Amino acid sequence: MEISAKYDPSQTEDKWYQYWLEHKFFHSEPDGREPYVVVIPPPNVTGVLHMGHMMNNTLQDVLVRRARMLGKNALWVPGTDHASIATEAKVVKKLADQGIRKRDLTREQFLEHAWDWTNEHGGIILKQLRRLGASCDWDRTAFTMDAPRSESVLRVFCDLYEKGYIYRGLRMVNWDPKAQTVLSTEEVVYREEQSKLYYLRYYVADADENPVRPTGAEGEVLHVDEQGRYYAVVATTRPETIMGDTAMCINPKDPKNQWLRGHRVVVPLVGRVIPVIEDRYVDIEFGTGCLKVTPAHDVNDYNLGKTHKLDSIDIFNPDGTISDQSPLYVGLDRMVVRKQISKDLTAAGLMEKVEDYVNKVGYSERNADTAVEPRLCKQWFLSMKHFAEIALKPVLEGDIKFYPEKFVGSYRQWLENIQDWCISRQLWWGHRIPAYYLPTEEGEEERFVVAMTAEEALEKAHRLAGYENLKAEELRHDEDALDTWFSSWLWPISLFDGIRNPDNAEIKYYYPTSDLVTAPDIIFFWVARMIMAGEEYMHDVPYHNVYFTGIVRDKLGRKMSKQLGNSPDPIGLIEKYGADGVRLGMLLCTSAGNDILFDETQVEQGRNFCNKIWNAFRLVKGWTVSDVPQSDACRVAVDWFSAKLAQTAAETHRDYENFRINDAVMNSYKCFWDDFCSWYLELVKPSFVDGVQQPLDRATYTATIGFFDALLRLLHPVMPFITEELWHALEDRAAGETIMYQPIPTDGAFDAQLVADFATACDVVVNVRALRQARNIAPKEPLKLEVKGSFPRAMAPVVQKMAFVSEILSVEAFSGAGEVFMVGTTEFNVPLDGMIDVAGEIARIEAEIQRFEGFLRGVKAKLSNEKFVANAPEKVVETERKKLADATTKIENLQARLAAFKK
RNA sequence: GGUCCUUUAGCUCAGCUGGUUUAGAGCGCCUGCUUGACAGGCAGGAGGUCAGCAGUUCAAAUCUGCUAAGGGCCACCA
Repeated sequence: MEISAKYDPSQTEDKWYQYWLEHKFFHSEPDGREPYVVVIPPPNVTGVLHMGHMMNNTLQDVLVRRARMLGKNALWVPGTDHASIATEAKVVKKLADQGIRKRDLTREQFLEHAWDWTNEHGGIILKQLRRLGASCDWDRTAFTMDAPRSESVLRVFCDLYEKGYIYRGLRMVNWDPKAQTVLSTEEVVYREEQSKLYYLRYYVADADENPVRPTGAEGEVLHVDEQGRYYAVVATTRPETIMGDTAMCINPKDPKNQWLRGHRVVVPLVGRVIPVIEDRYVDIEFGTGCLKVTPAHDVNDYNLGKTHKLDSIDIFNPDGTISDQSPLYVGLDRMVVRKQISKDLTAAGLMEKVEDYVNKVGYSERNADTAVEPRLCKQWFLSMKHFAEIALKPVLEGDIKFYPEKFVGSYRQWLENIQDWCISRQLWWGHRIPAYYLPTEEGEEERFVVAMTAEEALEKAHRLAGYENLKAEELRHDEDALDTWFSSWLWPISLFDGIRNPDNAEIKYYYPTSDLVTAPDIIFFWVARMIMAGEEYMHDVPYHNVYFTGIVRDKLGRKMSKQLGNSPDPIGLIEKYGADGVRLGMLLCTSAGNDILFDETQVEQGRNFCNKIWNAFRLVKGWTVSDVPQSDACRVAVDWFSAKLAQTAAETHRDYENFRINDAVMNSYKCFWDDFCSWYLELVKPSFVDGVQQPLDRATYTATIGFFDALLRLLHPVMPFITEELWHALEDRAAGETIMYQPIPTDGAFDAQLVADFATACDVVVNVRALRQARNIAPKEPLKLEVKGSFPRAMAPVVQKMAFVSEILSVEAFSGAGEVFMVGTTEFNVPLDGMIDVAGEIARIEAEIQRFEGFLRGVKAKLSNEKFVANAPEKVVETERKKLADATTKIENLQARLAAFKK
């Protein structure tokens, strides 16, 4: 059968993936083997695959496939995340496109739309992962909002409430006016922005709002206008919040503002009279040293407000427009008002000046175009002190290892300065908070019960004094949903039903999981919190190793983004280059924690490698075998390659164990391409005589098939499709067999001397080849080789075949003129009658001598240093002595040749 | 502001506990190659005072300090 000269992935990928699925090769059940478990970082249920997922999931698949081949019971659990904010936003937008407003829908109606959307778009990303070859146990596909996971979340909420870790509190929180929900501090990202610093006039007033005429003292800075009225100047980046001002604050130690002490000032435009308060919080150096205090809209101002018992005026509606609490601009958006009020202040003569200013503005991590607003509201919190303590220990003590280790530092820093976690969100798409409010009297503090169901809540309520006869409909279920991460943090436990059923066989077998592969940007959101949940509910770590990938960037180092259009379509790449090619290309440019600069040429390299493997297979399959005796070249080649393969297997095994995955991949890549193809196959390849290919002996053929088999196994975790295809094509396989469950080579024992001798022979070959090229001697013109000095004779067939050398003679002295080169201290001569460029040779030799003499000087300097000889370990001194002897020999050789030429 | 990291060939990066013939790889580049596997290939080659300075040491790309450039994370400076 004719085999195509090019590997065509489309002929193999789908076929084998179906085969794997049909035979349930990805499925795992607890058994007597050692488990190896990875849980997928669940992608957003309605998301689509991007390069980051490709990277991340390729790595996971490599780890899982390798574990399987090491004989472990490997399980990779897939699933998706409901991603409450992101998904709800998408649904809201889709409805808006249809002319439906969320607020016109009931919660139930909205959720119906959301589930429709989820069912329609959900899981596309998991389908895409199959194209990549991901060996997930699809039978176990989970969703953070499916029934078992949802129940687990509610149970944990109730439990943590019972334990006293969950509380409800009025706090200054981060409000996203677009999504109209609070966010946790972790969900706010700060961006530096070019903005303005506005200097506003706050006229000084007495109780009757009449102008005050203070007396200035030394160092005081008094502002006075044309009418002789005194005013203070306040610098602010947010003039639109002045309607919420309830005080002005100065530092009591600020000499230039002493004159304001005890006075009152008038809020510009608004006309409200507010007190001047004093607090050391105010930075004397900043602006004018006068701070406007808006307790409802700034965390620091809120704290000042508490200390100084100020009023708080909330001038914003939840959507970021001005509320009716403000006397001005009611209904306008805060950003519109900022522009307008600036004009109005200027027109009213209340704007002292405007300066350019760079400051940091918080945005929702999920929504880059709407600034987060600090807002005072009542929310649910998880008290974090206890969790920080239990999560820090395993990482510091090494029960969990981070790759790279540097992330331990930021992990620690975050935990040591942790804030309570705001876990409620004003969203419908998510796990509804299992709290039920009891009817209370006007002005009375809110009362609630926390329970798994409304029925249970009612029972609990009946046990409370005064609520014995409460009716079900009088209980008001909390409207809010939980933060998405409040379900993700249970993932390694809830996937095995460990919350509801802590003693079940699966959780006992699969927990703790083995390795986690994830991006460093969710170290706090997810990695840390899983450790907390694991310690709290399983009293054990959730995983032992965390491998942090970098961010995939383009080759210029820019983040991949839709706007830049620099993000390739992963499925398009797979179609163009094949999944194996894409996988290899990605892996070659990875190292833990470093960003990945993605370049399509890397994927091309992956594709080319597939082609190389494919063609090596074509070569081997094209051979005829007969009972001819094994040639010396073949025997040496087989012995050498089995050693080389063992060495590579040991090295890649070690690299994988240390999560040096790119090194492991590169090592196997080079073993196949350089060692196997360029040296081994070329060495054993039968020649053509009169256009007829000679047969190969059986021993070499069998060994070659064995090597090929081993190499395919070595490469399988990286390139699952082509290796499965060729493994089946290599030999007859029984029905239902797969390379997936063959052992991956890990052997360590090999003959190091043999490998070194072969390397010497290769060195000789390279020299002869270079000489041919330099002298324009055809590759097939046989040459003689003379050797003066030691040379591993067993390697003679290698040199003969690979360098096309007819004979290798050991000599005392070289015969006549020729080209001489050295490998180690051994000299080799290729006799070349009448082809020697004497002047050129002399120049070359002299340059060589100079180089070695320079080297020798360094070595001699070391050895003549008494301290070196006295202090350095004997082994090191010995090496230096050997260097000295070798270099001396080399120089002597060169000088002898030089003398011969000059004769 | 605090803290952590990075700087080695044109590019991306190894170099693990200081010592192994005066630094390695992949890609790119240059030169040569049309007939039995593969031009998505083969063979050969060029290219680096290891960011700078100072120190520790018998010995520094490797350890320490400072400087410079770049990056990450954290933090309430209006």
